[in-house]
Amino acid sequence: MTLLRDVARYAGVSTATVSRVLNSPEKVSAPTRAKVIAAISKLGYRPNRVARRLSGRKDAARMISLIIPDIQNPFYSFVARGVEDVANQNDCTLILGNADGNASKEETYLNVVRAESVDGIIAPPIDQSKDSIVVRLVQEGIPVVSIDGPLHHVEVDSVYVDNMKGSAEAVQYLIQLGHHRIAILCGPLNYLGFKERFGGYKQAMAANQIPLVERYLKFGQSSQEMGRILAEELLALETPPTAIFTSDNLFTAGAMEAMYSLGLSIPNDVSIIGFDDIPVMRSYNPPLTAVRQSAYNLGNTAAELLFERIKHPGRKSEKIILEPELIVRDSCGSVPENHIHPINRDDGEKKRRV
Amino acid sequence: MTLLRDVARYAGVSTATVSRVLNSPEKVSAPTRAKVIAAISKLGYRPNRVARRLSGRKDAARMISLIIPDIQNPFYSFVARGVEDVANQNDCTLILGNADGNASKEETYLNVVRAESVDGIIAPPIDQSKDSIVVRLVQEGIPVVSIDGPLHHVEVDSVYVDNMKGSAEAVQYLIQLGHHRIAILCGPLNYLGFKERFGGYKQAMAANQIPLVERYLKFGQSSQEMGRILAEELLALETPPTAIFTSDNLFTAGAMEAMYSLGLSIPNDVSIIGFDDIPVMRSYNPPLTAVRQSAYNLGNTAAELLFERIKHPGRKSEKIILEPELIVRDSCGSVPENHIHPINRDDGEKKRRV
DNA sequence: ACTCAGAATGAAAGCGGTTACATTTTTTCC
DNA sequence: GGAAAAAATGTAACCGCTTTCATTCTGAGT
Repeated sequence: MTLLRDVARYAGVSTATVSRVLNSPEKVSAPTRAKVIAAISKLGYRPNRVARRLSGRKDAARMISLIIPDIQNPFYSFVARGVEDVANQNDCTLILGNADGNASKEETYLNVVRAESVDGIIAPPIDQSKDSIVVRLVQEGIPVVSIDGPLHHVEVDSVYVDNMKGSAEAVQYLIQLGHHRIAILCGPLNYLGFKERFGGYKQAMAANQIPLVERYLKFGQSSQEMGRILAEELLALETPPTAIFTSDNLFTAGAMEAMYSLGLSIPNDVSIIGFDDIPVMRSYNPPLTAVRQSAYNLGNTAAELLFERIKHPGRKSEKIILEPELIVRDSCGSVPENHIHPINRDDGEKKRRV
Repeated sequence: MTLLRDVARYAGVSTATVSRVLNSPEKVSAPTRAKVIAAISKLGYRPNRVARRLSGRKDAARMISLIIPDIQNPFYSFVARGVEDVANQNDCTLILGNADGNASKEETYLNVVRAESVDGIIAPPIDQSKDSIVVRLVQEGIPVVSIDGPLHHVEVDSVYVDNMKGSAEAVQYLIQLGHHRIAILCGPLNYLGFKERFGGYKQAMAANQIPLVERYLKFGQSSQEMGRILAEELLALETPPTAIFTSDNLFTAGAMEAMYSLGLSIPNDVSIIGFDDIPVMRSYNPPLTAVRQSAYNLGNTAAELLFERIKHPGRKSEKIILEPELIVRDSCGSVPENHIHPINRDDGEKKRRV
């Protein structure tokens, strides 16, 4: 490894000068600058980032961190890519942490990245309390942008999707198709995003004077497996729903699984609409109608906001709300007249996948 | 931020002593150790990782890097999670880089992480040449584990799936069902994994004396979009294939899309088998038959191998080959007698998604 | 030609830890 | 009890770079 001092020796200048051509070239005379640059390329010198970060220089850390629930969830892998691309453009490395929606794991992560003295952090506000670690970080002056929801008690940049609106639109769409028995498969309400999506559902139902039916409201940890289980429960009801709204892509996948295994045809037997449109939903049969929240965009925007803040620590914090978009494909239909659910037909035949 | 010297002052010892209780507690007498530990927890001290890394201590960097083609590809997001979990257990942060299968971008990344003096690197060998940067890193003594294929010209730990075997099995399965007109949708052959999967295809065909038909061999950059396009081309042929083998999950998704939009029924009209089983394939209609390569496992194993090497730099390098597994679901059927492809039926009716 | 401001450069002190080496304390053992 | 070995602790150098401050070099102004 060639060091800065090697370059200095080779170019016949002091280390300070080399450092200057690296950081503020205008302070070095043209001839010496040229000499140094030549030496750098001749020796293939690359500054050690660790040393750089340690030695202060507030904007040279070139490292940001992204904390997400789970990279295996396609939604977050798209967010991650959006962040990474911007980071990359800024010659910045990305530290990734999976917090599993677990506040203590998130805390651990945030402590670690603080110990890494990263330039900034992008994280969802799992813990909304006044003394959450995120809040502390902001107070310490570390640039933070919150995704997937706003953070209270403190001024912070944030970018998130209008969950309420998106899910209200989805449910409204179902209602317009004639559905009343609309079920929701929803993630845990202590997670803000899900709470809002549930809120949108309630709002649309209320706006159409459709009373909420307890047994059509299913909650559980977000996973494909759980989606399948909850959907199966729903579809096994005496009077099953005629449409299901799934609150994220994993639940959607699980519900699709359940429907196939019960031999139900979409949208003839049941309609399904999902929150969180991901590319693979075009491959479902039928292709899925879903509310799109551009995950890549979310990550991208968050990262840009973060770099803005890193460059201008004093700037006023900003909240960017991304509009969700209803992507209509083929998974929702009208309610059949005198709708009788096939799995409750007289012959009682139930198809099951073996 | 409390510093090590604050702790030292508070405990009434030197900084060296504090550092020792952190790094080699057995070298400190029990009473002082207790004092120091008390001070640490009292002051909430957390060592600065950057300083630690800079000051040498070869095993204290606690940072590894994962370079993958694209985190948006579910396969890699599972790999990433597998790596991250192990990293996390080792109190280690993970730097993520998306190289997009682009050798120069990969090189950039590798240079960056070297400049970060990470403990180790997990990366696929994009550039198989003798003087690729990966090879140089290994020669410099940086722990590297290669995933997704072996690296030549140098001794290095690696873990990868037996692509050849997996795809041969898949194709063999189709052949046993009676298929002869078997097409392959394959990623670029300069990428080792795809080359091997194509190899497996050829092997199975040859083993059954089925000649290769040029027009059933489709290649392209791996993406869902490309998968759809290539599958549409395939299915528009005069004599279309009766089965398609897709070489990764994106192609599989694209092919499913194409089949739906062409109004084809699976497996009655075409059979499809994929390489790369991911959870969402259970949600396809019909659920997909595919070769599973446990991506999470791959990441997990690679990370464990990496930490082994970090702890024992001298150990002999290891190659772990993961066995793929054929997961049979409902997307493959036998060839219809006198098979006529529906989109070439006399009535010429072609369903198209609008 | 002579000052003096301003530009260019260098010397050296950090950044926050680790560790080789020196020093002090304790233990061991005759 | 005292010398020697071992254990505990402290001092200070170092990791590789940045930056303040001092110093030297330029060139403008008179």
